[in-house]
Amino acid sequence: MRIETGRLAVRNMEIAWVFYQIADLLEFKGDDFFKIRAYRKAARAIAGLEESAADLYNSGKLIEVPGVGKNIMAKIGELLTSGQCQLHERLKREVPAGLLELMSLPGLGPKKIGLLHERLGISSIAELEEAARAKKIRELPGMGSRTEQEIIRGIGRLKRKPNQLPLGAARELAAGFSRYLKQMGVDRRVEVTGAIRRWAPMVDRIDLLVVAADMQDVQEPFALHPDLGDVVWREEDRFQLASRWGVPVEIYIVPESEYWYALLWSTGSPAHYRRLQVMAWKRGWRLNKCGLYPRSGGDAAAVHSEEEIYRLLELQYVPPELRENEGELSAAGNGTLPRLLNAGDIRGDLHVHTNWSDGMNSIEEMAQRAREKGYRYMAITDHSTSLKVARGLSREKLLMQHETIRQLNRQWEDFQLFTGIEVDILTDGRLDCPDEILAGIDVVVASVHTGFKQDRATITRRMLAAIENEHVDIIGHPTGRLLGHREPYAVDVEAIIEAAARHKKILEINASPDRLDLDEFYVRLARESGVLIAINTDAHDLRRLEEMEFGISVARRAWLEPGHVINTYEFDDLVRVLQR
DNA sequence: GCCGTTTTCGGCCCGACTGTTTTCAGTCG
Repeated sequence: MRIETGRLAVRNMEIAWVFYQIADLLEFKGDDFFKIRAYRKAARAIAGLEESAADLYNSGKLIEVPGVGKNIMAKIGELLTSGQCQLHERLKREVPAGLLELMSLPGLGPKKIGLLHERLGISSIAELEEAARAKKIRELPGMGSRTEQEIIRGIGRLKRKPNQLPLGAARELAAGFSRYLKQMGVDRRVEVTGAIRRWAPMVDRIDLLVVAADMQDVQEPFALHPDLGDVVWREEDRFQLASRWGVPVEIYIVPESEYWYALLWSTGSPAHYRRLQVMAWKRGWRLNKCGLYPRSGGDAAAVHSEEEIYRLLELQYVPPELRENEGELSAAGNGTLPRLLNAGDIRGDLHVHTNWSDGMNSIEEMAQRAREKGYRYMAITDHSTSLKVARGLSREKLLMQHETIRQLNRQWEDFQLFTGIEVDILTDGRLDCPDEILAGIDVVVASVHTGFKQDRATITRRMLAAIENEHVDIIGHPTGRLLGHREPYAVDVEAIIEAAARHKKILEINASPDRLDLDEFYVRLARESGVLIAINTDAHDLRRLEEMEFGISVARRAWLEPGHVINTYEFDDLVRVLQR
């Protein structure tokens, strides 16, 4: 059967989401480990596809995707035709709603939640909290007062966490809304603005600016969007809608003549904008979201870009990423804003995975894509032995891989692969690869993947030991945070930065929008301390090589110039830095 | 569930940590 791929087509992300949920539900039911893993693998594969799953299904190529077999293929077919999958629906019926939600609490897995449900009838977070506070949980086998305390603490953290979305998800949704508006016939200028336009790592609202004469033209199509709910409030020129993602969507409607002023205003940040208003006042203007007016009276200045507004105010143009009132307006007044790096400056990626460990694509495919992106070099850094979950490479396989890379390098004149490794910093601070092997590797990224709960002193000591190893080049995702999912491990980042400066080590900005690690604050500290940065995607498939832009945004928000970032360097200069 | 230069069945998955315990089950990455 041919699947129509129109406006209502099921998107790859939705298929992936269903498979992740099937995996969770099966896990909950204690189903076969390998089956569960197969669903997770399929979910990752679908999420990582560059083409629409529906198109691949139609052309019969879906079955060629690794991880997709006959069964998964049939379920994708079901989803594409009916929007549902029987197995998924059945599992949802069998597992009481609310139990999966409990899985988000640390320390609670299927077994314990099952026990809580069976013995205490708990099927929601509220019921769990009540039971914990009534000291009922400690009465169950295998659970004690510490479990109880941990549950109460976990629920507390969950409640304190405001509704926020990681930047990557927010950008995807916002882009979807823009496309949707255009598909719905709103053939107008639509701009994603607010915190997303400033590339803030977490956003609590999706802001869209639409040029339209009449608010009705815009509000009606949005009311039909499947992800959007009720109008939270509306004013003359804007309205806010609830979304199923927990963060509201706010839409501003402006006439064409006010577009640039509205864009400046809605981009914010509020603190930047207020400061800008004060500066405008001092220079004889009155600035608001409708225009820039001479204080002496008269019409708003007609402008055709944001740049023009800043120019009228005798300021350098301030890119959205810098508009956080962190001194950018003084710098813009003095003409001393940094020459921020941009995508065109990036010459390579120094941390990527392949199907030799837990990546989805071959070395050749990753290299080919890097070349298509115009990169000059890339380091293949698969996991080291001990990280079994990621199929870490044995010594022998690692050496084989490096031989393969050397062979591949012979075919290119304009591109070079570096041999590499993402070596685990073990719980005692040793590296998961002997020095004599590390010595022969071009790019050594050292990262923490275990012992996240160790205390601050221990983790810091581990990482310092890695920094002191002469063969280590880059410290990968230095704080281990997963935005919205996992807090950074307790590490003294200042001490890491100081040590990196002393030992001339590179710190990574991990560009994965799930991580953005180091964050911009520490990147600034690193820059102040003279520590060089590498912006790496840590890509596990071709698609995620495109996430470089998120890392670049962190660097820009931290005021970095190309000279601060080693993967903007020419090949020879980079080699010199790696060898120092 | 998927997969196959070990090919249609049998392998794929592992160690550390934690909180509860006297010998380990459950969770996590």
